[in-house]
Amino acid sequence: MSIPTTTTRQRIIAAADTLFAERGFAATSLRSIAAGAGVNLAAANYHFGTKQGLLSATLRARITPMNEMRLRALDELEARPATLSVDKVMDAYFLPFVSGELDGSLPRIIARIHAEPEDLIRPLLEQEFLPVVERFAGALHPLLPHLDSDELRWRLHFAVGAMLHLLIFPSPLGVGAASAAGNESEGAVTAFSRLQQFVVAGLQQGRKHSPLEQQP
Amino acid sequence: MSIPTTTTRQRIIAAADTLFAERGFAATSLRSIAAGAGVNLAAANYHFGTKQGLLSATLRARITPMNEMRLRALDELEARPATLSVDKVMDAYFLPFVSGELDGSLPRIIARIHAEPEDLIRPLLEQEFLPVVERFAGALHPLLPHLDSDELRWRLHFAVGAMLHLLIFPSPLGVGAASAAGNESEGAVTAFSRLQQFVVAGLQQGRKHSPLEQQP
DNA sequence: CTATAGTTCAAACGTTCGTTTGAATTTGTG
DNA sequence: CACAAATTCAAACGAACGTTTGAACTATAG
Repeated sequence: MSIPTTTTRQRIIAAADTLFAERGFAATSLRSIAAGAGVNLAAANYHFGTKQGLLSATLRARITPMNEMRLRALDELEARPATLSVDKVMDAYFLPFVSGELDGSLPRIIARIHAEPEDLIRPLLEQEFLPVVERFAGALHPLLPHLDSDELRWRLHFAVGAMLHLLIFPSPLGVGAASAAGNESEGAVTAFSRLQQFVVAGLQQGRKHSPLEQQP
Repeated sequence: MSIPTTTTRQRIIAAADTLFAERGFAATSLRSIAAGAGVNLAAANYHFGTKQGLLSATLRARITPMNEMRLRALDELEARPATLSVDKVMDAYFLPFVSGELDGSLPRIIARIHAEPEDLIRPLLEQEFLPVVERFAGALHPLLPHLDSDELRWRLHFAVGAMLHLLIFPSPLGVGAASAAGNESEGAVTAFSRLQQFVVAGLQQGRKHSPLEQQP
């Protein structure tokens, strides 16, 4: 009892990201976080300074391992260059959400921060994700030689958007929830398989971008 | 002075959706809305009952015209069946964001509501968007006969996600903002042109979905 | 004009918020 | 053990929140 299995810091972060994911940043009070973590209200300010500081710490605690998993998967792919493909690279990017290894509230946390007011979150977003995007763009570029650097990044942008939307809405409007009854994570796996095929087709599409002119 | 050009109701909605778009629902106070609209604080509660009621009214006031514009554009396309194509149908879906006709805060409003807590927004979302998705799915189905109904809706789901992401982030990480200096809306037009090509490729992709098996 | 319904207003209600305080307690170190 | 640093705690702070109230004002209709 004198040494709990988790530190106060960790328990606050765990409660915080669950609640941030559920209700958003502004709608989550420090009191509800403290209650959820089973700690005193003042502990949040003691360990993280302000509510904003807690948000930053919470996001980093979730995003960093996620992106490390992605980069590790990409490293392993590139160790066998003969088997490299756009499919596999995108699988590496989607991996954190189908492996089941990470925290369950990760999808919604990731999706939600992309909708928070820019000033709060944009710097952190750029700092955490830009290196990853650059790394994946570098891996995809030899596989998609017909795309210039900007076009590739635009298409990755769209691919990420499709992924984030899937994270918030696990099934489309008008389509019933999970496939096999009860098994929710299997539904997620096939959904990400569909997503992968969709974005790979978009990435590979051959026509060059020509503004103000639709193909006839 | 006795007859203002806009009613109190309209001024409140105008101020509300600007602020909701900028800061989100929970982070926007009725006081800041009243101040922005130049009306008394109590007017919001008088006209809309609660803050939640104001949110619903605000969203409907923006979403309904947007979706009517989409359906009108699709109607006009279908009046000339010979020229129907997946490209043109998706153009009709993206139209509200490239035509410049609607309110400037529309993109962010649309994008943000998709990240709000489900209980608040999901019913309204389904009520407003499901008929539109069904209509567009119906138009696309003859053009994509190799897709069954579910697969088509999944792919539309991803297309919408890519679009929403573009609405929040007008340019990808690592790519400078607008193309031609100053002209921001031209940048939006070419961005949506890129988006259209991306999602059309994803929609048209020919392989059937086969779970747990990547193509060799 | 008078009566009535609709609307605006300043003020206040009780609640909840993020943060601070200072004392109590626990932990680490010699 | 004794001392110091780190951490936890109950309590309180002022500020801001959504909502309500009742009077003042405006428009409409008989």
